[in-house]
Amino acid sequence: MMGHLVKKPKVIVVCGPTGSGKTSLAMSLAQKFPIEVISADSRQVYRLMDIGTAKATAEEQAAVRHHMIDLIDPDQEFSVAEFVDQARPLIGEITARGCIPCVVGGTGLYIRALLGGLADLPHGDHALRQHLHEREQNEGAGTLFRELQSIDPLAAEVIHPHNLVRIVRALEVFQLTGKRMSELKDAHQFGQQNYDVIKFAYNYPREELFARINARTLQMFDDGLVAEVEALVNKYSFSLKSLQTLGYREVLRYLKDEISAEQMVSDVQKFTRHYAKRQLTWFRTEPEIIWVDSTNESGKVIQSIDNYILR
RNA sequence: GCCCAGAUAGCUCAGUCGGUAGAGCAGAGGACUGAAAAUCCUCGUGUCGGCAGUUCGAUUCUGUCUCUGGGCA
Repeated sequence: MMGHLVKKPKVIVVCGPTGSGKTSLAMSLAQKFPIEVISADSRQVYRLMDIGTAKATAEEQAAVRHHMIDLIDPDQEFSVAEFVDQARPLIGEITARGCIPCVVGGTGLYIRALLGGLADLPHGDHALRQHLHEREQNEGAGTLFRELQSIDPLAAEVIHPHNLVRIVRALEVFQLTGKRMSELKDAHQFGQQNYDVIKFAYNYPREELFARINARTLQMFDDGLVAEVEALVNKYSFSLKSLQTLGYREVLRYLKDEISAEQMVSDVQKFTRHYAKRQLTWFRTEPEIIWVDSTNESGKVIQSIDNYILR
């Protein structure tokens, strides 16, 4: 009954584009504050995918407790719903230990869903998706979009006719629930406000970010990215879905002899730059982010957190 | 030195039977609710290598120069 007086758990968020230094910022925060890290990264959940996903090192993980890393094998599937189901209870547990959860990661959707909750939508249905894709194949391009227009015109207005992944999802939701996705979604809007959140994100000048990305990519290859992918291919197969990940995908093409080593490296750099750009687009619309211009500004971050802890 | 082929957007190139030009990539911006490192959308003015000639008009034809490939010496 006095719910409005109960203090919401505090949560620190460190987000931003890949290669911007989220992990090292978290490590330096850990020296000042009693934090535990909740990784918000759709690829670091996979075991055996370490180098290409830029996981925190063993030493870093020994120094600061990390969660949501190495949860599943590379032949298993994952989703934002599973992330939320597993990560949400951690916030309470960490808080109960007298620590502050620090969400660190670049998967914007995971962070938004962790903090704001997910709409009441059904889980993905692999067989149904495959069936829908086959229909699009057999009955011709545009079939699924036309179907979406008739069953959920509002969704069809905001989903581009070429965006099959979204079209399939909207049809899937309707078939599984009998309700339109547009309505289920609009009622939600990530509206839960269960936490007292402070968010940081790095935003370097573009040139500097890209230089960091290019250099880090080279470092990944030095650290043995190709061997990491070879091991996965040997243990599983070339068709592993988790290998359709930026970085892994390009090494796969190299191992299949489709591209040269040089091409592989520059492709990984290029696609990582593209990815970072998409992340920035996402985080720009995220409310209340404290943007940090450079790694020299960790003092400013610590100052903000000091004030935040007292409020 | 001679012969041939090039020189057009940041890069690779297309094209203009003479009326100042457009693709791919790069780059920029955007969307995003159980696949999210995925998926998808939008954005193209540049002395058309320099100079001269022909022409109402030249990036386009002619000459010449410069540069870059390749070949012959």
